[in-house]
Amino acid sequence: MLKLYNTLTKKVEEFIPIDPNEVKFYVCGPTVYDYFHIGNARSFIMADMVRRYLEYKGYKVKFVMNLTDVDDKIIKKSLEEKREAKDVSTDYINAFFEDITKLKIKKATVYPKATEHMHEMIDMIKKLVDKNYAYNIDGNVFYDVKRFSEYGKLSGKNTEELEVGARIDANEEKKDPLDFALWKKAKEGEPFWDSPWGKGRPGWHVECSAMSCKHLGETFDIHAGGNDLIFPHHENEIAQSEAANQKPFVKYWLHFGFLNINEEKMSKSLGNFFTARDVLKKYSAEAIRMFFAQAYYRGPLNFSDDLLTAAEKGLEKINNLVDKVNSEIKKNNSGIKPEFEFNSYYKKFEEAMDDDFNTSQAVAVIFDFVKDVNRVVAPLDNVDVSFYNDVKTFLTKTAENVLGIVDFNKTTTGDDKLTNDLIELLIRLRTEAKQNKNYQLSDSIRDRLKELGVILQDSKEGTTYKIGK
RNA sequence: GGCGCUGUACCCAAGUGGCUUAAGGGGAAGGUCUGCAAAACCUUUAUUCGUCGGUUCGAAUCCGACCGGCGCCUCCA
Repeated sequence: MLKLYNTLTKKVEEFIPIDPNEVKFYVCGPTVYDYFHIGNARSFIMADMVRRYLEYKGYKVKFVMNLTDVDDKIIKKSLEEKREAKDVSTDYINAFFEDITKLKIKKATVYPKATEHMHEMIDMIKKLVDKNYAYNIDGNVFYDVKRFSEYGKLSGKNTEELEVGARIDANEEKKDPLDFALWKKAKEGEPFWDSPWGKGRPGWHVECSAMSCKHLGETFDIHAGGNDLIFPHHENEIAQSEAANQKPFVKYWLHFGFLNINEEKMSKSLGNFFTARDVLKKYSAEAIRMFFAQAYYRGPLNFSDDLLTAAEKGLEKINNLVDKVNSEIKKNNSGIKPEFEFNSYYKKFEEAMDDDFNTSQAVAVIFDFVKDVNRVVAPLDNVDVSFYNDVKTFLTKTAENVLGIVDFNKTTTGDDKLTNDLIELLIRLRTEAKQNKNYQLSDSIRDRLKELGVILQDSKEGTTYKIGK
């Protein structure tokens, strides 16, 4: 039984999809005005793990992630760079797909773009205006927060206290400082679309309401995003969708904790961020995912090189077994098949993930599994290939398909045959040198190869190699 | 000021009333293997869970007070 923490009720609840045949899952995607940073990546990756686990459980998942391609920041960048907003967003959409592919994030079912849903957004705003939830002032349309009595139910804020709060910017045009823009009148030189209220563009919040409604329906199962979206973004989405459709908007709200640097939130505005693509230059997708998986998705997490390196080192332990399994399967030996309770590891893995996606616990189960496999195999000379097939199946289903921290197809040997053969030749020469007790030569071969990134590993069965980064 | 999260070993981090004499990873120490080394593998590493009280047969886990860290309340994953 899968349980998850619902921000709306502030409780851990049993997950029961509205339609038992298909889970409808929406995640707030990027505003494409820049590369996304490793903190954004945390949300994308954790949402990906949730989605993959739902699939592991046998659910069909319709996974929707929006691309915000009309926005103040995009316009600003396009003015700075003196080119079309469209070109800016197209470039960063392409970059976004490059990065998530490298991070081994599964593709969404749909990536709706704001610019391709003008009609739906205008329709929704019309509905809100008709129902008196919105008002038009000289081409700017605002949502009338006072009209929606449940405003604040997600974030636990009440409207009176919000108004007391000093930091709300009082827009001279709005009836109430809490009201937010549904349609913004176009200024000179800005991209615009025609609407019943004149030329302009939609506000950010209405985008997610309109697009999720189109692709997932008026009520759907899971809506996820970073903690900072709870207010006002998700609160506003609820206000819009529920007022327009007169139906509950989302059943389960999932929010991800921040990635911090020196105990401080990583963010574009603070300037203390690393882009995902820069981090990927130094660490593998598996290491990055491992780092995130080792912490609970809702809590804060500190980012540093040391912590990434620690995750990477831990991963090596699992990868050593992956390499061994791959080579044993290639050898296809028959022999003893050791007793091993695979089922108990599946069960423990599922218990961990069922408990509000306790990936940290799930990773611990993987480590225990690896340790126990090594222990069982250590004293045996001849292990049957069927055992390694079972090991591979377990790791594929859990570590590879759900967590994405392992890749059985990643080769640690040379990509092409010539490289392979040349290294094998050097290994043979070194072995001969060793047999002749010419250790000076054998060590020199080992050291020179290491300088080239080829690491030799001696063992009872002979010397193997792997190509480091 | 309001709302929410959080304080567990040298570091990261699960656990939230008895199944735990507190998972897992990194680091450190010892061992097996080795010509040496590396890698690999094995073993060890918190009588204690921010502090002080309370509830209970029993608490890291519940309650209260206090101390500290963070986030949201403005665009932000």
